[in-house]
Formats: sequence, C-alpha cells, structure tokens
Amino acid sequence: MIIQLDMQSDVPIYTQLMNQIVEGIAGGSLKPGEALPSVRSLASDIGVNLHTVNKAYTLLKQEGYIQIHRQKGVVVQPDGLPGLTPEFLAKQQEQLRPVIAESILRGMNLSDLLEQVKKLYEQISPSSGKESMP
Amino acid sequence: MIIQLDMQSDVPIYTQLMNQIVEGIAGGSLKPGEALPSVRSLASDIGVNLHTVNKAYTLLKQEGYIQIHRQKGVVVQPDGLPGLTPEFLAKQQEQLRPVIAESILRGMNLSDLLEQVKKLYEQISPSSGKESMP
Amino acid sequence: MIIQLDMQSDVPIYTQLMNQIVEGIAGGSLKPGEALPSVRSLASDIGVNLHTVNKAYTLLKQEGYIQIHRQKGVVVQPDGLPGLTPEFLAKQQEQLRPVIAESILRGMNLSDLLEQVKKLYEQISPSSGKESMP
Amino acid sequence: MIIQLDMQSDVPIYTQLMNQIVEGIAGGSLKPGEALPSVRSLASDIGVNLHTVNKAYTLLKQEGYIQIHRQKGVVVQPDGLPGLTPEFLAKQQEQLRPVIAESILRGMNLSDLLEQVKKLYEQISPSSGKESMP
DNA sequence: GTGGTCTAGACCACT
DNA sequence: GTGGTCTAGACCACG
Repeated sequence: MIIQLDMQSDVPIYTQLMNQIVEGIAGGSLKPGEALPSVRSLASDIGVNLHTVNKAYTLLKQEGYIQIHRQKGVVVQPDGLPGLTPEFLAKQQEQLRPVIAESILRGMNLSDLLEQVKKLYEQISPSSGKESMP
Repeated sequence: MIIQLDMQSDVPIYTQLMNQIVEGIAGGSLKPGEALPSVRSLASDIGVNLHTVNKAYTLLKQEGYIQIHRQKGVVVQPDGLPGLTPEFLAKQQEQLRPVIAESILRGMNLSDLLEQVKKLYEQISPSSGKESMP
Repeated sequence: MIIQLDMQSDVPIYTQLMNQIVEGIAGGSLKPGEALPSVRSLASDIGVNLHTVNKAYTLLKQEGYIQIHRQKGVVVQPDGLPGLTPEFLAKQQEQLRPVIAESILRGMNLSDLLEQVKKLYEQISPSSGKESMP
Repeated sequence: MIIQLDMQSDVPIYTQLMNQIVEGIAGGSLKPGEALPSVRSLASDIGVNLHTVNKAYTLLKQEGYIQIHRQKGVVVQPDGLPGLTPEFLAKQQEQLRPVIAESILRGMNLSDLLEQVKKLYEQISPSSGKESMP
C-alpha cells in the first residue's frame, strides 16, 4: 500500500495517515486480518517520526478499524468492522454539513452534488475496480 | 441570525463561525447585501475574543462570501457570490473523500449515503427550509 | 488538589495521574465545572513531562470525565458524568476478577473482602468524610 | 484446565496466564499438589512463546502459589498456600482503590458494588458461597 | 524487533 | 498563555 502525505497541508500528518489507511480498508486494498507495517518501519518509510505513526494507529484502534495484536503486530480489524452506529452517523453529518452548505452557497445543484458523491464513492469502493470474485 | 458555538468541539471557533455564516447565506436567512454585526458586537454577543470574529470575517472575505467596508461595516457579498471554481471543487473533493471512505468502510450503501446528502442539502437549502424570519 | 506519584511504580505515570484525578472527582474535592491546572503548569508542578500530563488528560477526556474547553482550559465534566454503562461494568468486572480470585486463593472470607471494599468506598466517597458530620 | 487468552488485550499474556491459573487454584479446579503442564507443552498448547509461560510460572512461584521442581515438573503449592499477609492486603488495596473510585464517580451505590463483588466471589469460589458464615 | 512509555525541546494555531 | 502537533532520542516490557 502506498501512502501519500502532503507535508504542507494544514491537515495533521497523523490524520492524513488515518485517512489513507481508512481509504485502503474501504477500497479493499487492505483486507481484514492483513498486517500493517510496524510503527517504526512505516515511520521510516514515509519519513515521519514514530510517534506520529503511533498516534494514527492508536486512534484507528480506538475507532475499531485495526487491532494491535501482541503477536502479529498491527492488523486490520479481522472480527468485523464497526457498522453504522448512531455516533458515526452524527459525526458524518457534522462533517458533511459545512461542505454541503458551501456547495449550496456556490450554486451547486443537488443532482450535481449527488453525482460528485457517487463518483467519489465508486472511485474508492472496491466493487468498481478489478476485484470481481468468481 | 442565531449563532450556536460548541466550546468543547475540536473545531476551532472561527471555523464554526464561518460555517454558521456560510450556512446562513446558503439557507437564505442571510441575503446578499444584508449587513452582518460588527466584529465588536458579534464578539460580545457570542462571548468570544475579537480576534476570533475578526479571523472568521477575514477568511470569509478572502473566499469572497462577504465584503468588509470601513464605514458601512460587514455585508454579505452583494456583487454575486463566487461560483463553482475548479479550486472549490478540488477542495470539496478533499473534504468529501475521507468522509465517504469511512462511510464505505462502515458498510454504508451508496443509495443510503446519497439519501443522507440529499436530506442535508434540502435541510440547509432555502427552497425546502421555511423562512419564518421577519 | 494534591497529586502523589510513585516514580518507582510499574504503573505508568499517566495512569497514576488519571487515578488520582478520578479519585479527586469521586471524592468531591474536584467538582464538576471546576478547572484543572493547565497541562504545562501541572507538568512542572509534579515534575513530569507535559506529554505525560497531556496523555492523562486526553484519556480522561475520552472517558468523558473532563472537558477540554477552548476558553476555560481543562475542566471537570460539568454536563453530567458518565453513568454505569454496560461497557464500564464489563471493564470493572475484568479488573475486579483477578483481585477477587487471588483473595480467595489466599483464604479471605467473603465478608472480610466486602468489608475491605466498603472501607475503601467510604474512605474515597465524599459523604463519609468532611462534608456531612454524623 | 482450559486457558483463554486475549491476544488483543492490553494485559500482558503472562499476566493473563497468571490470572487464569490463580483463578483455577482459587476455584478448586487446580488442587494443591496437582501437576501443571510443563513450560514447553503449555507454550505449544496455547501457542505462545516459551519465555512467556516461563515468566508466568516464575512469578507464580515467587508469590508462593506453585512449586517448580527440576524433575517432578510444576505443581500447585502443596505445602499450604500463602495467607493474608500485610503485603498482599496492601497490594490488594492498591488494586481495588482505582476501581472503586471510578465506580463512585459513575454513581454506583455501595450496595450495588458489594453485590458485584459478592457475585464474582461466588462465581469464582468452589463452595458456591455457603461456607464461612458463623 | 515490537509496541509502550517518558523526556526534551520546538513550532504553530487558537483565543 | 493555552492546547495541538511534530521531532529526536531513549529505555523498558513483551514475546
């Protein structure tokens, strides 16, 4: 899995890292049970401090997206990923709301907006790509 | 216009302020040319620092959503709001992408996601929302 | 509030800190809404690194015991402390179980054990001590 | 005796092992003089490192709960288990204190807490709680 | 070699 | 001056 960070961004590095990993899991390139690189190796790979990677991993663990396994190291959650909890839906709304408001302000149609969302969804989702299982 | 701030949120106050004003404009409760409270009065109204309000106003002006005149005070952009520039669409994607990725990870359908977006759009948009304000 | 740390203990400093603060809240010496010292001042007071204090505060915030307020700094949760959630009861059992098992192994009576628990409860609890005189 | 380990837990494996064995002795499923599996066989049975089992056994021996003979292997302490030493009671208090404090903070009654402790005691204890009532 | 913890020192964003 | 983030380097517990 390739990690791309923007060191100039105002988005914290550990957040970018989390986003990339979440996207990897959502997109199927990281499968449940699969091992992630160790804190140290990932840190040196992408050229950041190990604490930064550690923070990303710790938060992902708290959200239930990965496990920190005593023997296998860090792995993508194998015991079923968290579902659509009310907390998540609330958080999702809070994140969506300002983006949608600004889109409306700029005169974007509902259908155009939905089209954008659909495009991104299919772009990230694994069912769009190459993984059609027999 | 009522401003609701969450002092415990991890979202900076000036950002919350911007979001609320943007939503006000998008929803039609703030109309182009309409005056906004002065930095001083708004700051004392909602109990935050002058600098905080100032920062929000300055950034909104930079985005072209409001105008700041030394004499007339602060008004919602009367000369046509900015449209769907490529820069905005790029920013929008960057904001949408992690939210959508996480929604996929949690097993949300595309149609359910679109439904959420539609719901929020109509909730914010003036055409469905009712303006019972004088 | 007096913080007592044992630097030789195998219990991490940030955990000791959390325990002391929890005990302070439970015992009534820290009241909801009351301000806690800033990360930096507490760190220098007790002679540890600010990151250590920060970790304790962050975890206490995640548990809902304190708030990190943008204006007031760090305060004891004023909006009602978390109650007896199933998660807490499960965690409590996992913590209690080995202690009780070892007590049984060492031949402690149930009544003696309950007496110990009662003694500690009343020792920590505010209603036992200085606030209500018999 | 069945050993159940949680590889994702933040509790070290050797500690989990110790807890399980202590609980086994306390509950009567492991009787004084009874043989425990060798380090090697237990390690391979539960799929952990030799060092891990060894550490658990060594610590249990230090506490006086088991004996390790070069020839006869590992046996549950046959010469009388350690009693309620002052050291143990002190350790017990240190373990109990934060749990009780957090329970108080969450608004748990003393009677409910005692009920929990009693429930766990009787659950672990072999005599099912009809023994030492004078 | 792994993650966990702690320290020291630095810059920045926010208020 | 506050908390948030990041870096660098170190030691330890664990397996």
